Amino acid sequence: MPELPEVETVRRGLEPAMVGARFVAVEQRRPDLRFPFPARFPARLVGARVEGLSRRAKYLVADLSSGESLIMHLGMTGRFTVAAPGAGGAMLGEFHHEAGGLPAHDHVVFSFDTGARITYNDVRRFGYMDLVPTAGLATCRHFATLGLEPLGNALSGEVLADLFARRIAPLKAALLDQRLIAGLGNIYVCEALFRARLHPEAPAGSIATKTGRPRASAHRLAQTIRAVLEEAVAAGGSTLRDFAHADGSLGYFQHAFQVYDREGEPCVTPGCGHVVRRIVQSGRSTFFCEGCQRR
DNA sequence: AAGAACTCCTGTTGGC
DNA sequence: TGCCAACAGGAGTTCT
Repeated sequence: MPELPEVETVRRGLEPAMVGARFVAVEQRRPDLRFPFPARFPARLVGARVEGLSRRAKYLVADLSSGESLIMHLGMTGRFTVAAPGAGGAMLGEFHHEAGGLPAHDHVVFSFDTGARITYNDVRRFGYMDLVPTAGLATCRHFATLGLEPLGNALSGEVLADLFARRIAPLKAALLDQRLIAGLGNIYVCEALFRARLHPEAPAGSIATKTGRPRASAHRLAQTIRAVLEEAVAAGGSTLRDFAHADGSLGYFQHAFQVYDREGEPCVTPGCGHVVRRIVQSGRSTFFCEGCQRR
């Protein structure tokens, strides 16, 4: 589900309910998600106050008064729902119940001293949570290998050309590699490549000269990555199947897709005349226009 | 050592 | 209608 814009949208939805609040109960309903929960997970949270909620790439990070930070990754289907103080039991949209009466795939419930409750639901369980010392965040195993933030000031044509120089992997794969740029996923890579008029199968190194100097395409790509992410954040992310904000509302950037999930539809470029194609690159769908996107 | 394939898990969809 | 393969917003691990 969530790429950078969706995670940022979730962060903004959780912030008012979490920051300043103290955990009074944590219900952990299974021993693991993608990975085991950290040892004594509920006990290490209860009593701690949330000092701040930030985002790094596709991760949410809650800094706690205990000196630890709660790292949360949503995987493909992770989803948070906030029940405001006094909202009682049932939350909007919880229609699927297991025999035991608990909503299906609700794996973690945070309760706060404010009365707010936050529920983590994850059908496929590719998400995970961990606790690490706040002082060691940058070098923890989740963050140590992450590349640069695409919305930070660091992303430029020069930096991108430098990162991609001499790489023969396709542009699509290089952009998905979180060790280079951290936060892009399948949707926004497809959209950024279309806007930059670059072929997804072109070697990543082709946006740089042999000496590593950026070509014009490197500047275009850096600019379109930033633009597509900023627009998607402003739109509250994209809702394809089940992404929803913490308050249950939906993103609407999917209406702005120019190629993603539009196989067979006419290219949006006036006079182009091609249709959007779907190919598979390293097991994942790529959508692009052969007329507009050149190697 | 880079790059691609395989893997985790459940649910939905589209073709026959 | 049923059945089954393909696919889904991610990324760590394992191969070549």
